[in-house]
Amino acid sequence: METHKAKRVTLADVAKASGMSKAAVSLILNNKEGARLSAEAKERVREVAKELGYRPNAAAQSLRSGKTRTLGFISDQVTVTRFASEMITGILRAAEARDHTVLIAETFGKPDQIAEAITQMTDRDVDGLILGFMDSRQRDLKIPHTGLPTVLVNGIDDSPCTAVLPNEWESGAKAVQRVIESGARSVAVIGELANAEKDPRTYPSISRRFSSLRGTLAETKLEVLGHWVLDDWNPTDGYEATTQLLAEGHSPDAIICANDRVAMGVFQALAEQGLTPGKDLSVLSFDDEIIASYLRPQLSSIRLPYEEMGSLAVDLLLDGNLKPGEHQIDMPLIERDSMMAH
Amino acid sequence: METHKAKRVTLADVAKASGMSKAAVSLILNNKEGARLSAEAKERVREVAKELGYRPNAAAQSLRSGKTRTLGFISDQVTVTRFASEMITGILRAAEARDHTVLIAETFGKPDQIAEAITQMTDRDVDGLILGFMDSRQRDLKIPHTGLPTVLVNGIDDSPCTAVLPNEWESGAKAVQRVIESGARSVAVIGELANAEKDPRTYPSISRRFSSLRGTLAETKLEVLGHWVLDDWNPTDGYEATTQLLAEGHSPDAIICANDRVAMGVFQALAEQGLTPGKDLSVLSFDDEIIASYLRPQLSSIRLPYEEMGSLAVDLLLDGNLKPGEHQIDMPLIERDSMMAH
DNA sequence: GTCTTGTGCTAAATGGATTTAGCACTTTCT
DNA sequence: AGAAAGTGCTAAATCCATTTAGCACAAGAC
Repeated sequence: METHKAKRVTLADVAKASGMSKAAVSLILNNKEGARLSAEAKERVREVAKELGYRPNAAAQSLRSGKTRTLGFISDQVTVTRFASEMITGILRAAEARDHTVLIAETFGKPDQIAEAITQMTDRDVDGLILGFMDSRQRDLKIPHTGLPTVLVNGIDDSPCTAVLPNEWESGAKAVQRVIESGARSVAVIGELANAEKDPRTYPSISRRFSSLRGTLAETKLEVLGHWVLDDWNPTDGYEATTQLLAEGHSPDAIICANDRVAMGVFQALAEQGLTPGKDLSVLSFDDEIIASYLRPQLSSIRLPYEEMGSLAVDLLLDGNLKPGEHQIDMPLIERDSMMAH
Repeated sequence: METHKAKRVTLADVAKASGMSKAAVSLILNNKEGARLSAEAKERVREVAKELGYRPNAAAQSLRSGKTRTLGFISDQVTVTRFASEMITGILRAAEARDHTVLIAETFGKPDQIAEAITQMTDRDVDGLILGFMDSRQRDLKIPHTGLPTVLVNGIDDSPCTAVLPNEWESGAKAVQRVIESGARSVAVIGELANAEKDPRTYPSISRRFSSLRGTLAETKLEVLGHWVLDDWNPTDGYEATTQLLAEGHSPDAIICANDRVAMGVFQALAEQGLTPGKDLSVLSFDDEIIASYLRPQLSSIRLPYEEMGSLAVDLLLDGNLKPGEHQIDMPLIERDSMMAH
């Protein structure tokens, strides 16, 4: 079946085999409305094209049209969390649905590599650019101005641009709401970052999460037993904060954790005191990383909707819907077993 | 500074501005050895090119050369684990070092989408293809035969092909060796998959890990207290197996876990019995997922070297080093706190 | 002074698809 | 019958970089 020299079938081949001109074949295969061609010719050409397995040469098409049907995705770190993966998934899903492919590059966490990555993308003439930031502490994006349609995901910039962000304003309110529904009267909040509020541009997601939490909490009758500011959000931090909280004699009905890693440490500390989340008290967290479902009991968490954010970015790009501004995506509460039923 | 209509600078523009022909400019900018051109002309052209910010049009280059300097990466699931992310990182690092970009596609776990993804890639005329399998249970790859240079990562196929795999033969031996060094006299193994050995093609990595473990163990004086076959490798499975093991009155000096998720469950069960890994007994695991460092104490684990695997795949592809066969990459033991010192 | 060799450079072809202008022919209108 | 309108199709230009064949001139050889 294989020909000796595997040469690709071109438009010219189809033209020759069907006895038509290249122009006619192109017109037909692209379903051009204006073209006047006989039904018979159309059928024949389509048949021959299929038979020969004709596929247009993408390079030739882009050269002519200036379009590549390719989107560029640049991320600051693909490695560490589930987030980048989910964002890629969302991007891939949306792009595929609209017959586009995705070129990726990464800055490996070094801000000065953004320019280099963007050059790669403009060299390949992508039709649009998605800049994804996993590390919400990134500052000074220094996004070089390209003429390209660009969407920022999970980041903001000084220059006016289109951005997709999780709806953190709502997430804090949602958490408090759920805590109240659990019947709690007292609550501890573990994990606010020390400098988040000072520099909201650097921590857009985080600072909103806590502004919202704090604001909503103030309007309720809940007793706030502790509001722990941490330098970092690792299990150890959650463990130590909780251990100290309990050692001070507090016994909150609910604990709200900054993220799932903190929650993991909280679980460990609670376990040491014989306390079981979902039975003796409620624990609620943010992010919904994979570990949320690994914990025992499984952790209820307000999810960072990275996949949806990726998809939306693609849609905005391809719809040319790029007015500067923010698009916020709802953060769903994933119910598991760490909240009291009430 | 910006021109009104942002039109890209072409070779012709550089030629006109420098008073040379397109041919000369091309020759100069590509450092063609054979070309006889005055040093003065070379300098002038390069200067003008830089000044104008000339960047070659990739589409035109590929059209002419048939090369795209682009690699395709198709993965079966990017979402779930850290593995795909690390593989992408490895691929990106190696590709960037050799001035290539990477196009990604995903099958979303559906094997029949491989063909579609490959079509996307051949349409874009990638220079090589990397097929990455995260889900080691994938069977019946049904890789359509393309003329493209292809490397399989973490998967094997019936047809002869170039594959990159973790060195699981060695990993089992390494684990046993480490357990012996910890001074253990008895060991439990938790987590062999029920059907792995029956279908090594479906579980290449896994079946080797356990063949090796079992073989090495048989040659030692270690007492094997339990060898738990599980249907799945989640924390719950590890928890239940361990609880049962202890309930039966065993008290192993060491536990080898199939992966880190199992180890997490093992930790939970041990904690309930007041047993601390690294102090009362040794726990060793495989994969080195992110949770390994979240556990308390931190888990020692034999790492799946996905980043290196990705890099190697790129190098093989670009070196044209594609003899059918397997390339195995060493799995390093990441020492943390869960093993006894001896 | 012709012949060779060398030097510096360019015209033109090439790759594959798209699109515009327009040719040749038939049908309809007056 | 002659003009106008309609139908089916194609030639050629275009996008941009690369590469081959070869032109025009200068310097050295005999």
